[in-house]
Amino acid sequence: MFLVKPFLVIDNWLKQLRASFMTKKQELLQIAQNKVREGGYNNFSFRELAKDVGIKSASVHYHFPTKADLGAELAKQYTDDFISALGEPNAHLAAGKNPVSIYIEQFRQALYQDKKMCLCGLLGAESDVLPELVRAEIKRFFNKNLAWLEQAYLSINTDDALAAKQQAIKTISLLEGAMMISIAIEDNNVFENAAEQLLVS
Amino acid sequence: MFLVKPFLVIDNWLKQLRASFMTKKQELLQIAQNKVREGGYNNFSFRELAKDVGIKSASVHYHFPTKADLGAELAKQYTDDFISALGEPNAHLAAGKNPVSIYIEQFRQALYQDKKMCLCGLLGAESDVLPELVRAEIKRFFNKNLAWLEQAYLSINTDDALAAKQQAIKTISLLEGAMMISIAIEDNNVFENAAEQLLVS
DNA sequence: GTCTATAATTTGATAGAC
DNA sequence: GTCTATCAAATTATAGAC
Repeated sequence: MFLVKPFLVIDNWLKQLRASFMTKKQELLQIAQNKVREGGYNNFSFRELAKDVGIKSASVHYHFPTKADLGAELAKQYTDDFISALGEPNAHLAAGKNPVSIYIEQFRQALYQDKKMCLCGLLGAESDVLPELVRAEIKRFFNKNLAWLEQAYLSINTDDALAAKQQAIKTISLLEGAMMISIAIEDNNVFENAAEQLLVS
Repeated sequence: MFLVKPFLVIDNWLKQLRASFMTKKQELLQIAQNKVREGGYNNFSFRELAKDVGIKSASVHYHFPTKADLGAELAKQYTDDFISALGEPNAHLAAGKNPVSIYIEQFRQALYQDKKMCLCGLLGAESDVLPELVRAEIKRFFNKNLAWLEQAYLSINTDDALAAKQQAIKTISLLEGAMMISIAIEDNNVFENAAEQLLVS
């Protein structure tokens, strides 16, 4: 039996490992994140999530009253984690590292490790049809990112606040776009190529 | 009655005008395009489309056997129209115009006139969960666009084929990303700012 | 927190008449 | 080409028991 379905065994083992470190709510958010990053807001249902963590869909509503609530918490957590993982631009500079490289690396990991789109990138594109709660969190993601990059460029490049703002816009736009196209044509060279150009200019 | 519901009157007038110039199939594709560009592949149903053009959903299946068929034709038509509207890079150059400016203008119109995301940008981001037929068309969109831009940069800038390829990647990535973020944070200045930086470098 | 049961709606798709 | 009628499945959400 062990030799017949090894993948299932490993899968269950991973599932149990995850379960032992996360609350049910966190598990639900984790699974939802993967699904949304693959196919957008409509690419998950309460029933699917429930099945994946081993409960019933009615129980999911205990943790998240509506789908909009789940979506908003999803985007909020993604934003907080993303910004938190970036650290402080000045700290990187003090450690002799280019904060822009750090920023690029964050995107690279999302694309290579998770092999998925940026959650807020995908949701941002379909912003028009999302519940207001979710849309607000997406906006926060981009404003936070722009502020971080602006500070990064101010610290390394120039005292020109306008130029820093422009560089911030260029950097995040290029990375989100390149990520999207890399996924679309299944060629990560697009991302690498775009990233490279951010560091030479 | 005319004064009570003027919007409905205008709406019906527009609907009839459109109907007189388009086949039912074209009408369906047009409406589907708008819905997909707002919220992705799952943001339209056969019933919705049918209602909007005044037929029944069963009749939509006459024009498009499955949703995947409709999606594929949608992406194909979008790609063909987009590339066709671009014209030839060399022709623009011969007319004293920068082909890259022409390219940017195409994106600007999509964002300003339609106030919607690029169809293939949005679908590209959710590529992983799309039917194979649709995914193939999305790939074609980006490969066609990269080829156009590559030729454009070769004609104006350099004889270095590698450099032209890099510039092409940078341009389309930046425009798609900036478009997405402009929609997400509801501020077209992001797009304008990004576009500006494509022409100064 | 999780369950059963269920409501109300929507979805993609088909069969067959006109 | 378009219709009626219908299906099987999926969706978000709620009520109430344990």
